[in-house]
Amino acid sequence: MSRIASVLIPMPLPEAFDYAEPEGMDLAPGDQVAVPLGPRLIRGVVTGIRDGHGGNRPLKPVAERLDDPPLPPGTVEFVQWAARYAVDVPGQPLAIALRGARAPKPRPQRLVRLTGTHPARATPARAKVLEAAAGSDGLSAADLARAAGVSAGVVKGLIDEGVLALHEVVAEAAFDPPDLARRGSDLNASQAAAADVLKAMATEGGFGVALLDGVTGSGKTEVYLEAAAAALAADPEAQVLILLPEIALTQAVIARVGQRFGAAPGEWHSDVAPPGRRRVWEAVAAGRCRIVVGARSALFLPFRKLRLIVVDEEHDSSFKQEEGFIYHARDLAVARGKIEDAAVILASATPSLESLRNAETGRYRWVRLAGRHGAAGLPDIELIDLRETPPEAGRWLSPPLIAAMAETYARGEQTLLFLNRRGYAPLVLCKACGERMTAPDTESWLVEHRYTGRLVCHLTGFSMPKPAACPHCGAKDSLVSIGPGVERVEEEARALFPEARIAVFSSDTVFDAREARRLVESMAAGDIDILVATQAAAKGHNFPKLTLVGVVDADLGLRGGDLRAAERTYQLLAQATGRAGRRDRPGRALLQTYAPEHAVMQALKAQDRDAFVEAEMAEREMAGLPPFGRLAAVIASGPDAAQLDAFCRTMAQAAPNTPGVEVYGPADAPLGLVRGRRRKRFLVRADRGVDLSAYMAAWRARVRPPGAIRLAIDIDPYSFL
DNA sequence: AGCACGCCGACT
DNA sequence: GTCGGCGTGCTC
Repeated sequence: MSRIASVLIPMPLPEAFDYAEPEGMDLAPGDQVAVPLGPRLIRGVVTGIRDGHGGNRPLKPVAERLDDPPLPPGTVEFVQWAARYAVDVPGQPLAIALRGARAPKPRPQRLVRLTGTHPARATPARAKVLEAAAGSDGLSAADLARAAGVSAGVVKGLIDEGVLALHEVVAEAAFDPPDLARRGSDLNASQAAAADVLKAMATEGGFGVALLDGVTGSGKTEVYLEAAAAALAADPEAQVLILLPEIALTQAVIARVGQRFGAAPGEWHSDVAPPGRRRVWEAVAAGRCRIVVGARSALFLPFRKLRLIVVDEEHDSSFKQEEGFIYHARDLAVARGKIEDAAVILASATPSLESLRNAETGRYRWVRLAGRHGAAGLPDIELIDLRETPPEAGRWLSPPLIAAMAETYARGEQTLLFLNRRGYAPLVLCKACGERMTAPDTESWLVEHRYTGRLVCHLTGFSMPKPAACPHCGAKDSLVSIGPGVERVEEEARALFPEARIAVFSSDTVFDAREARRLVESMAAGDIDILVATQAAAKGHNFPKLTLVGVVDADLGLRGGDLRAAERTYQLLAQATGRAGRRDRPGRALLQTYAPEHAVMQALKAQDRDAFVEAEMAEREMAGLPPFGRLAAVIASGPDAAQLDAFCRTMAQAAPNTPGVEVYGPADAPLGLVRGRRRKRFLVRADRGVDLSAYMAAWRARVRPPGAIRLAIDIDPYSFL
């Protein structure tokens, strides 16, 4: 009986394709194969085997079974689950899961070794080389020359003569096993109690989710590392995944994980070059790499025996992938945990309302940490009412904040000025004609960057030199910069404190992990007096001399007015103000606001998270919004406005009628024009308990968008642009 | 994602 | 008259 293999291909195809299994290939689900697709061969993964033959349609045969590790069953199942959840084709998540497998192999090293033959002519230099080579187990030619203290020519001569031979070695990534005999940090009573609960979850086996909830500085990391240690100790094959939102934090935590287990964890984030990814991917698939610290896509690695997933800073919106395959890593982590029968720990000082709700209703174990760990009390938080004490015209720092900075500086302590806005000014307009500078074919404003002298679109990446004259009316020197970004606040701080050492921390000044570490170290060492930072620096670092945090524009996040504006602002500012005062020094945080009476500002000032959460939950419940209901968005985009409008009308007609589901739209998306494509949005609200993915898939199946129109479905949207 | 097929502008 | 622009559609 011949067999048919279903092969999933990492491309936007609607389903797995069937191929004939050649005699004797003996395929199994998870195998990586090469299959013909149109004129070329392509990598795919076998998802199923069944008896049969092509029937009326002759099937092409699988070309080859690849010599790469198969995807474990849990990974294949997760990929398929994720596609269904996100209402996307399975090839999309598969492409993420195979990214490490498709990366180029690490380049083999060419090492020299002795062949055993003796040189025809012995010289002192040659003797030194032979001695060095005998005492090593493989060096590159350059390293051997250096070790022997001779020139490279001597080594080359010996190679040419056949005394030394070159051989290629692919360095296998070490991924030393964790040293489980190591003791963790000393835990206080609250941490120890939390650790006991989590250790039990992580070792008992079986799926379960815990919300590890504790203020900044309460020592969450130590606690979840104990749970990780317990999981690794309970089973010699167990693997642990720690998901983190950003590289700035990743570096700090990677070091801590390395210290805790005496072995560097596998790293998986955008700074890891493709060959490094390949090594991690293969080591994870082989079970050699037992601890992975990574960004959201690490969730798609081929774990053999995943026992614990930690999502640190679980509320962080960077876990939401907004482009391509749209997913939220926190939600998918829970799903993967369920598939793998693993424990999941969601950790945060300011948990998402979704997770808090799940904890309140008992779906998640709610594990709370008390107080700050071995540290001073929480910072003193004050609101600065900008209506009463405004900055000077064209300035952004108010007199009370400047006074506090001066005091802090005089005491030799550090200030963090927080403004979640990159660049110099968010808007450039012509004072002659009123023209706002935007990217071509895009509605979003161009942001002025003074370091580079360019205007940059943060949405599309477009940039251009700042023109001397208005491109619209031609007026010279008429372009004015409106509003502040971190660069402009830095300029103002320099003018106020010319002697102070001032630095900017944003993704423009800190573009890789090394640079981030350098800046964090010099801040920790006290070499910086004033740090002006975006959210890139809002979290995860301990700066002992940082005693003042000034939030330049506390209202910034509230202006968008979307569903999560208040929640996000609370989380971000609680994180930012939590930076002030650790160790023995009391901290102070000043929030500049035009709306001091706003519930978010009042909650921050009172440091009363529960009151904020309660008020916000009540509002969401009234409106049936998350976490009491669910949302999905559809973005339709196309080059032709009339065609797009017509399609959106038929799409609206096609929306299935289902109790508990309401469809709103189509409306122009807030950014109605991006890269020359018009964009329209639908918003779907559903009661909890409605299978929203199924609803969206059914709707999607009822329409056939013309080729030029693209549909993106976003389950549980975070961005409303 | 590629790659091919298919209808409208500037060239030897 | 053609070479070629990339819009549209298909790949088991």
